[in-house]
Amino acid sequence: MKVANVSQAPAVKLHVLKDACAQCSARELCLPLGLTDEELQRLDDLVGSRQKLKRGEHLYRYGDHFSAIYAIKVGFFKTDVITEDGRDHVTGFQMNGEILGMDGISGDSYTCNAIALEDSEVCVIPFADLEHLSTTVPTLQRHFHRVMSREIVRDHGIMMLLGTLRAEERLVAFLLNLSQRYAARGYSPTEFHLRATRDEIGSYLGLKLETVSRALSQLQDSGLILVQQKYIRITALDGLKKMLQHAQAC
Amino acid sequence: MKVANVSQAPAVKLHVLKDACAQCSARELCLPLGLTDEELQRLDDLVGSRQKLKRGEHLYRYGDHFSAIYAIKVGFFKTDVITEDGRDHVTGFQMNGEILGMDGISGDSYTCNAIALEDSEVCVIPFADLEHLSTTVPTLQRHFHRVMSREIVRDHGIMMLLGTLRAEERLVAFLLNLSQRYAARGYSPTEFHLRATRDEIGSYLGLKLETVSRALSQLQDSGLILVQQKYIRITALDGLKKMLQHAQAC
DNA sequence: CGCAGTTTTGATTCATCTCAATTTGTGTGG
DNA sequence: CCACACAAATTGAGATGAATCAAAACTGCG
Repeated sequence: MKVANVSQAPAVKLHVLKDACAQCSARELCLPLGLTDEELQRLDDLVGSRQKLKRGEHLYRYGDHFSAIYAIKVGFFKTDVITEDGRDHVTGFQMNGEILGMDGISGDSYTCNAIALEDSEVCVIPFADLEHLSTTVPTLQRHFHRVMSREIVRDHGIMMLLGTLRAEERLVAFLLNLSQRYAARGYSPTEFHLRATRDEIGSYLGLKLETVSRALSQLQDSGLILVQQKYIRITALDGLKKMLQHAQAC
Repeated sequence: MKVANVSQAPAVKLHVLKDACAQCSARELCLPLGLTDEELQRLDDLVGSRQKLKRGEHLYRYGDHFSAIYAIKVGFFKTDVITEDGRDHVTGFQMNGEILGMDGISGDSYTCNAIALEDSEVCVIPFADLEHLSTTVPTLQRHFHRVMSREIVRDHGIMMLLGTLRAEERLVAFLLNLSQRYAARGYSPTEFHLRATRDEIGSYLGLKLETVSRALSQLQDSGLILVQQKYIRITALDGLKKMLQHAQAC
């Protein structure tokens, strides 16, 4: 069931513009980085619509026809892939200012599911338009390439994590990554709510949910963090970082 | 009438053109897919040079300034990332017709090492030129985006593998992947040489080299494959595929 | 031919999974 | 607003798959 809560219409453009790219709080993290006002304006025009999603709703599903990428304005998503035999694996968590849907470019259909983990809003960026516009706005083209490349680099980091770290270390890496991303958005780097369940985190980290729970308890017992369900408070950021430095060194 | 008239090309170009994109055996897999002859010619001009590497040599290293991506003409590579404390992790194996270096786009320097596992040759594609050319050749732009996207999708597959499969299943997935890629290049899908050591394969799959060796032996004992050091012969392709279907189902 | 690096194989240990029971939290409807 | 049902999280005990440690066999190269 695809949600089509799409704000639309040329006639309504004016008030749409009001919270469009030019003023979006995510603009430093999203596509438009470094554009001139005029270029930004053209990007505004490009972004066809906004779309709101309630918690649990799919932004797109595996196999859906690809025609757009999405910039998250507000909210939190997960992407996962599912195999024939029903196993699934979370490939990432995305937050505001990040781009979703680039997996769909290669085969004209999405290769994973994107699901909102809280009420969210995204900008719909028709991909054909983006490609077209980027032929005349070099800055945009370059930035888009960087965004895609960053996704590749990030995935390499996760592969590394999955391939070489032990359970507790994976959790630490995960928490530090969230911390850093929240910090980049002006939120507290030491205090946040996990939007994902233990099961989803486990899937992402290649662990069972019980192992995630145990690892969190261990970190709490070590005095590094404070856990209250989904609420996390990092009480020793340096301590966490040290855990990754010395990982496996011993 | 595939190749642009050679007699029109500048004198120096002649010998370069001979093994350039227009006639490269990798052209279907590389960037130029679907270009017109004239566009292909312009891509030929774009590819600044070829570069040969002996086994064990680095194509680029972590931290090197990024200015080009590379199309593998012949050979076999691995990419790996290394952490401060010395652990390393193989993030991929690349063969002819595939692109290396896209990890460098995001930060203007490469984020991993690319190392030839056999004597190899690559085409150097200056990235600024590629971006520039792709503004006037939409087919090229689109194809490049597909190539990057495919890399992302592939990485998701590996994350899935690392997160959900057991040792033997990972090996099977790895062998099937190689098989399929060799098949796509017109080589035998059931008979090939591993270019990587057990240690490198293990790093890629998140396993220790002993485990890789054991898993290979097990698969051989099951009559699915034949192993002689680096030489692999798949004797029951369907059997291997079934192993992945039923993975974890039981 | 011999040496170094690679691979195979075995015995043991250890981390994570699995199974299971309990607690805590959340949302719904009376 | 409370009670109930259901989902999520914690914790424990035992099973298991992969890591580790160790030794032997094989390969290729000088």
